[in-house]
Order: sequence, then structure tokens, then C-alpha cells
Amino acid sequence: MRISRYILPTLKEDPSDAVVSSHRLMMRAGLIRKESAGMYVYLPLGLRALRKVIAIIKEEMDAAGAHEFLMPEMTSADLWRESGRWDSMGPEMFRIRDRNGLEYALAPTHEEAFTAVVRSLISSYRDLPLNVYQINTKFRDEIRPRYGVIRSKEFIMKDAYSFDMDEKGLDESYQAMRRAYRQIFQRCGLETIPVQADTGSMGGSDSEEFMVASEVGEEVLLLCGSCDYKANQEKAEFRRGDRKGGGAPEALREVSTPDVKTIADLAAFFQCDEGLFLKSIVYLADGAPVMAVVPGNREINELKLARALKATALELAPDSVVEEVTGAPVGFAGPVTDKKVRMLFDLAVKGVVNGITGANKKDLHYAGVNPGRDFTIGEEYDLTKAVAGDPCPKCGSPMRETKGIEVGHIFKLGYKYTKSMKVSVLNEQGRETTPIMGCYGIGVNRTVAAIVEQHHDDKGIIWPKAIAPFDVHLVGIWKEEQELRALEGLYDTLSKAGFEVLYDDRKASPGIKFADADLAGLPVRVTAGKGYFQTGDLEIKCRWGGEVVKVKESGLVEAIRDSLAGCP
RNA sequence: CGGGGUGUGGCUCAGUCCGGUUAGAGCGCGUGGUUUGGGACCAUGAGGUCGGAGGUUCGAAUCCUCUCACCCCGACCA
Repeated sequence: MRISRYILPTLKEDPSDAVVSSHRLMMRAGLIRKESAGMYVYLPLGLRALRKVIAIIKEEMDAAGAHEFLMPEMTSADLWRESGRWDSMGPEMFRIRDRNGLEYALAPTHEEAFTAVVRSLISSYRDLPLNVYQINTKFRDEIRPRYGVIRSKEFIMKDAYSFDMDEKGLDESYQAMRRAYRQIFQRCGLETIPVQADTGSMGGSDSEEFMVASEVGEEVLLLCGSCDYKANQEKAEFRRGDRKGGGAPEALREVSTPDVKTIADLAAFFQCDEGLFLKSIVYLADGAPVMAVVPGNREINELKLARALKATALELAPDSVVEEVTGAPVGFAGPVTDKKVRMLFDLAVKGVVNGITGANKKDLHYAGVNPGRDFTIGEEYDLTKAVAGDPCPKCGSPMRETKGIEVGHIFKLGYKYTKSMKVSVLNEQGRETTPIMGCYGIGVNRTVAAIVEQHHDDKGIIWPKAIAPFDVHLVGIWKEEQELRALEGLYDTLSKAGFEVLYDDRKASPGIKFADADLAGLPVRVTAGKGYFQTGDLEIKCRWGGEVVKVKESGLVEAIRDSLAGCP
């Protein structure tokens, strides 16, 4: 491609609204433009990179035996009503009506749509297993789109759904996707951290997220320093064993604590470790009040709590409910009470000796609180967030925290959709059987952004060769028309050799051309200037580093191949 | 939704506090010329309802009210 006839609107300065490097560089290199908040235009160069990622995903999905579909992006409300998600999805789903008042969703995901087609396509166990996928636009009314293409309202996703006869089959489908995903990201030149993840309200057992470590990541990961335990914070467990307090159990006593409500206030007031307090927080789980009791030095992991409760909706109870449940203003709740409220205790609570907790009376706390004697631990779960430094649940070594961008997610869906949408096939015995599903997503746009995030320097992008929009950046530094003609020949040679060449034939100063080449970040740069016109010397430079290599035209193709081979 | 911030030519920004001629700079763009191995130089030119609406005033980019958009932090969300 000749740049003189291409669209390559590079920017010398950082756009004022881009705060992360991938967004900045994608704008500056002329890959994308913003249409409005959370919506982006792909310019030709950006589209080429996007298509490379898509091609790799397709190849690997097909190789794994999945079948590509193309689904409507506007999906009928009836479909969502069947699964029950028309009501449960909430405002993140765009809903529209046609002129007759019929309701539709701009699909944020396609479980229903795929389940419905597959239902019409299968009737026997012989039709399974089946893995179907598409690469298509998704719409989500994000509360806050940000980081350019990393979190947008409209994005491209590869979503796949597997259907199997039983859990064993599902596991095979799942493992096939685990392998495919590793292959896909590896081929994209993207180093990902597969972590154990929560399956959310979907239920199901296994779940793995493919994360790219990044300061701008929106998820927190806990990684063990010595074994292979990796989990996102929503799921992460940690080894228990901490005993708080000590000595002989003291008598339960009331302590006047006027206006001392928060854990920090309490720690200052009682002059003791925050872990000695039993923080008691009232939630509404599907509308019913519950009290969660955790050590004061720990944060509640609401996902773990919701899972323990098997609740679909969990929210902090409003003050009025707290007062009703505890009989005291907010800040004085505790498990030592006669009131009948469902209580869940974190695993660490039983290890507290002579703890301190709210007395369910205004301005009063109990000290010398001992589990078992002063209250009964009925329901005990892991309810707290793991943080950096906590011991690994597998090996006990301290874990560290990293932020990550989620680029892929695979999980076992279970029967949620096949049951609610009444999918069944006949098994070998001729009995109706409900297939079990798996679900596998990749955020395509954010994969591109993550690659840029992972591979760049202060001058621009450094594309892995598999994703680079072109293979070779041919920089022609010419003055005379005859020189330009000679460069055309060179461009022709390289194109015929099978390279995708971005050829800078512009009448511009060398500085501009080199700067643009660095920004665009194609893996191999070939420079043809004075040396070429005088002695036939060409220069090859790899964007990934290394020295400038001089070659003659006869050895050029070979040298480029070598250079590309040396690139990630 | 709460808090904070920004809207001035294609881009990055100054000017706004303290109202006062034809609204500025750099980059980019057009033309002519000189240049040409790391974002050249000279000359000349085009391009702006100062986000929008209303108001105050002799006079508004500047003050007031409303509104829209965008960015950041948080909340929310699977």
C-alpha cells in the first residue's frame, strides 16, 4: 500500500482525552477515531490489525471443531423472556422498539439466540457435541465506557457455546476451548494469565479468565509466588489460620462507645488490632435481610457472600432495615442478639478470642466476645476478599496482586438456558435429555488494545508479526522522480515476494517518515535512500530491536524473512 | 447516579479570575521557493456561530442562569 494514497492520519501530539497508552497510540498511529463516548471508528490500518486477530480466532475455533454462525444483533424480546433475562438483565441492555411497538434488545450476549437456533437444529444425541460460535458486535450500555476500545458500548466479541450430552462431554468441550484460547493468545503475541474466576450468577463450576497484566486493568488478580495458583479477587481464596486475640476468655461486657462506629474509629478507641472486631453488615439478599459477620480487618467479598446465600440480588440494606434488624442505628450491629436474622460468618470468626462487636444498642459495644459462648456460628463460609500478602490456599506462600484486563473468559454454563428454553434431544435409550452448555468469549477489540498495551515503547506501537497490519514498512527517501521509479520497482518486488508492504512514497522529509514508521510499529522496516540509489545498499531494521542490517537488493527478500522470523 | 474537571480553527493549547478595538500561538492544511537519513526553512494564504440557548451590559470567549458533550474518581453492573 502506498501511503500517498492511503489513509494514515498520524498525530504528533497525544489526544487530550486518551489516558492509557493503548488508547493514545491507537489514536496517534491512525488506527481508530472516536465517534462518541464508547464508540470508535476503525480506520483502515486499525481494521487490518483487528482482522488479523479475528482470522487467528477463526482458525483456532475451526481447528477446535467449532462452527461459525452469524447471528442477528437485534434480538427479539421474546427470546429474552423465555430465559427470564428480559427482566433480570437490567439497564446495561439496550432495548428498542420497532414502529409497531415490538420490543427488541441490542444483544449484549447471545446465549438465548444460540440456544434457540441450536434447539431447532438438534434432536438426537448423534447431533452432539456441538460447539457454535460467531464473531459479532455486542452492545452494552456501560455505566462508564473508558480506556478507548478496552471498555466501549459497542464492541466485537467472539462468543461460542458448546452443547454436550453430559458433564463429561462438557468437560471435554471446555478443555478443548482452554487449549484453543491458549493457542489464540499465544499466536496473537499476547501474554495472558489464565486465572480461576467466578462464574457469576450463571452458576456452573469451572471458569477461567484470560487476563493481560496491566496497570489499567479493571480486575484485581491474586497470584501465588511459588505455585501456580492464580485467581481473580472475586474468586480468590486464602489459607486461614489466623487467631485473633488470645488468653483466657473474658466475661462479656458492655462498653460505652459514643459515636464510635467505623472500624478505624473502634481500633483507635479500643487501641487494638482491627482483626479483633467482628464487623457485622446487614444486606438484603433477594429482598430478605441477612447479617454477614467478618473480621474488622477484612473486606467482605460480596460475590462470595451472594454465592453462599445463593442469592441473585444482593445489596447493602438501607439504614431503616439495619435499624429494624438490629434495633440500633447503623454502626452498632453485632451477632450477639436475640433478634431472629439469618447470619453468615466468615471462616475467621471462630478464631477470634475476646473480640469486640456492636451491642445492637446505640453507642454500645460488647467486648470479651467469644464465638460459641456468646453467639453460635451456624452458617460458616469464606466471605472475605483475599489481598496481597495473604497465604496461597494451595501452598501457603504469600500471594501478590496484579491488575488485569480480561480478554477472554470460558466457563461451564450448565443447564440454565437449555432448561429454561426447553432444549432436549433423545439419548441412546430414546429418552429425552437436556444438553449441558459451556460458554466461551473473547473481546476482540480489547485484545488488540491489550496487544498495544503490552507491546509499545515511547515512540509507538511494536506489533507482534501475526497482528501487524502490514509486514514491512518500506521507507523511500527520494528526491528525484527517477529515484521514485526505482523505489516502485522495489515495492513491486516485495509485494510479489508475498509481503504485505506499507510503502512510504510520500514527498516528505525523512524525519516524518521514520517517526511514522516507529508509530505504526510494523515489525520490519526497510529503508531505501541515498545508499540504495548510489551503491544498492538497503537497510533493514526490526521494530523489536536490534541493529540496522545492510543488504543488497538480491538478498533483501531473504533478509526480511530472517528478520520477521526473529520477531515475536 | 454522586464528586471533580474541560469545551476557543483539523490537532494541542493560551486568553476567562479583573468584560473593552479586527480572538491568538504551535502543529497540520493550500500556494511559491529553498531543502531532504530522525517530525526542515522562508514567503504567502485559507480556516473560528469561542459547545448550545437565554440573560445582564453601551459592549460578553470573559459575568449570571439553564442546557449539551467529553474526561477523571467513585458508586453500579456479570
